[in-house]
Amino acid sequence: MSKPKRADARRNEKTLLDAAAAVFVASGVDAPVRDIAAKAGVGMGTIYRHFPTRADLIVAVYRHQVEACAAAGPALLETASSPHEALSRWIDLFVDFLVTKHGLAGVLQGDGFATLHAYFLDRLVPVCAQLLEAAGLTAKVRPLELMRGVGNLCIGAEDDNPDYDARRLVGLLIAGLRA
Amino acid sequence: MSKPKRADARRNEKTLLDAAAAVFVASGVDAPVRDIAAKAGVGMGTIYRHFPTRADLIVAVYRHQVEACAAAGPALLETASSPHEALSRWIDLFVDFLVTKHGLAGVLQGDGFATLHAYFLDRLVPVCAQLLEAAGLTAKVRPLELMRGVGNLCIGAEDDNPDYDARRLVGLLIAGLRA
DNA sequence: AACGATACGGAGCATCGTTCCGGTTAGCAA
DNA sequence: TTGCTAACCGGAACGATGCTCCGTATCGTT
Repeated sequence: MSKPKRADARRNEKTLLDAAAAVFVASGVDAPVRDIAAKAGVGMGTIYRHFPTRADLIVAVYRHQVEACAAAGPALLETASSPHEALSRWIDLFVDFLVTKHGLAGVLQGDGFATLHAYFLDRLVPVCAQLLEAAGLTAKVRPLELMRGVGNLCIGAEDDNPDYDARRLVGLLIAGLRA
Repeated sequence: MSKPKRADARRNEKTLLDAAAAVFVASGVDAPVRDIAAKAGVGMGTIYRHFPTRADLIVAVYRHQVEACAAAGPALLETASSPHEALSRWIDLFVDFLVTKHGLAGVLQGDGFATLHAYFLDRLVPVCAQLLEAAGLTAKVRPLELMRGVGNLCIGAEDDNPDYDARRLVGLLIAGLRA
């Protein structure tokens, strides 16, 4: 179906992905597109041809980790001691993912809303739904709502920020889910 | 101490405040500064002389409401049936404030971090601390942490958005505070 | 080797926040 | 009333950023 790309195109795509990952770690996901292009040693046009929008680039960079998180849901449901435990552990995984990427949470409901949500959430919400179902908590929150709430709580949590521990707050939120 | 301003300056300041309030309601707090200047019928220079930074303008526009919220804390502690109740009610007030201003919550931890935090949080955190103290919850969260968490949960809550009810999530967070 | 399809680079456009400065005016003193 | 000056005003201009466009270079096939 998909036409095979030219060799230089394939090479550049990988180069860009690597450069983007590096820049995201160094300067956060808000890093100027120009910086990424420079780091990769390519022009602006190249970056936008491969990733039509900043959101597409972010999605591509983190796709693997999102997949892993999605896959962990059903797995936890099997191995954890209870559905509640599974949900709690899964949320922890999600929080870890967000907190370790500078500003990823912040960008998750900013402008790139459309594409980022379309992927991140569409991929993870069903998993969340399954876990909530198993825990019998569907009446308390809708899956999307919970995901967005957790995502929001992770904003500004720079992992080493002593003034704001997103994990603790998310823990309280989950705790509130059982009252 | 402060020198009396010129008549035109005082007039423009009020004009700007009104225009800003109107534009914020219509287009959210992220509205371009140019729009506000245009609405007020003044130039860019004027706006920046009165309010050195966008954050200063926002603070000025919402100062009254923040003061009211701060004042409500001690009052609730007197009238509510319990310290927990007082805390819960006060948080509701704070959430209402944020949710009814398009995007205010979102801007509260973006870039204007410095000035906005310096005012909004410095003003409200002590009140929150007092309420937490009265409720005996100081071991569960630090006041600043709770405020930021609640603020974050309000991001993207457009008051009429059926997919995201910030009030419910904040409710769960507070509920989790008693487990 | 030649040629058409595809990709590349980076100048260019539009939008924002913010700064700067020449022209204007309020408020006061003579 | 008339000047004078400090304070104020307007908006052009600057730097940063996201994104588009198109002439040029390169690939892969004939």
